[in-house]
Amino acid sequence: MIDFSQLDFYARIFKGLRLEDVKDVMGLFKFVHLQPGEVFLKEGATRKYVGYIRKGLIRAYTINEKGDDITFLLLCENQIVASHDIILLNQPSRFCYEALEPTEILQLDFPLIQTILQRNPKMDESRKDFLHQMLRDSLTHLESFVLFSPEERYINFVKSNPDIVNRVPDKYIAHVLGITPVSLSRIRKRIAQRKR
Amino acid sequence: MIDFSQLDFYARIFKGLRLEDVKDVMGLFKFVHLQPGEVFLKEGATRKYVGYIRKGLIRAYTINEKGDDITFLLLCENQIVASHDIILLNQPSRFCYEALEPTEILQLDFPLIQTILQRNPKMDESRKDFLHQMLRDSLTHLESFVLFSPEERYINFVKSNPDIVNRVPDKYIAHVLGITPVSLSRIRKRIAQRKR
DNA sequence: AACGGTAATTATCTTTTGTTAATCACTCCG
DNA sequence: CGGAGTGATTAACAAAAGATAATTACCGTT
Repeated sequence: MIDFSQLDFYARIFKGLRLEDVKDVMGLFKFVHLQPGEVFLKEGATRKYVGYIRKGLIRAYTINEKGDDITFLLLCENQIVASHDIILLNQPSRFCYEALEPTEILQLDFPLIQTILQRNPKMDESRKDFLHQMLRDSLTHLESFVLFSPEERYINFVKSNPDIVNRVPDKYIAHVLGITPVSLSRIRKRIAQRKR
Repeated sequence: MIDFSQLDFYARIFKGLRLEDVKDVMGLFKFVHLQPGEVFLKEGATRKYVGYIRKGLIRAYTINEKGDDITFLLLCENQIVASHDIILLNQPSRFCYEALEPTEILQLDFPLIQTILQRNPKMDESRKDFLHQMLRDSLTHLESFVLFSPEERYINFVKSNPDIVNRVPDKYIAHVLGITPVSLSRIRKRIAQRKR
């Protein structure tokens, strides 16, 4: 029995993938289902897994030397979840990637599909697109730290991610913006007062 | 007359490039020499140039609505200089990329070499490496904003970029760290006092 | 309805940063 | 030698953020 929604999904991710390659490709991927609180990658992990979030929301966090839980990234639908420690820095992940919602991830073993990607020009194109997307997100985020104040960052964040704002606790958003939850609460208050 | 140092340079950048392809490839690239103050890309530019810095140092900056000159990035040897606005966001560059030292850049027209890159698996590998490098730098920088205080960011920056610190004015470094030059000066003073 | 757990807000105080302007240090150039 | 220009430091004040703790709000469970 063919799962059309799944086929459709592959077609969208790997634009131009030929029908005869679908069988090979599907065997290399795995759908992972996570409940809130379950983790995709835990701290210290070294396996080169890369995931594409089909549904749900992932929080990347670390516990710093003071013992505080600091959220580094919030990732949701159509975004790539991967440990940059493992993939880009060749070291155990300092971050833990946990689901905040029921989450469905297309998981792939990075070194395993490496050759397949290169053999398949169209798929390598998709890989390039994902890298571009991640670099774009990362630079835009970085830009906000250099160009804007915490308050401006929050306003921009709400504007750019209206959905996420209503899906996760403010305390996680605060750390992503580089401030404390207490400070974010004050910022929200200031904005609200100014609106009247 | 063959310029061996140039060949060597190409070989290093495009690992695995076949000798018979060198001729084609070299025609697509151009060495650009910039004096301090000269710009690689100016604000408003739309041409999809990508550069590989062989020697020198580039500062990416923008003038914000208050009229302040804000440095976003400092790029030097073996790094890629490209406008993420133009390449990743398909919009005119909001940033200006100027040389702070006599700088030598290998410039390529991105759309033009696109097909060559894809046809040449090994070169596409280099492209992937560069994207990884940029993503790595970007995420590491981003991380420092989420995990560390301005003072810690400065200490880390000096540790990771001892060379750059002595090559550019502090005021540029301050903005890259997301603070004002005045604040950086105070941070430096605090650190110096603590050392005694 | 009472309880426990968690998130958000508020309060208080300390520390740091932003802002603006003045001063100091240094270099280049006439 | 002197002056212009630039970058770094310092000063003084206002504004914002961090830290800690108390309070409030909300939710699901019993």
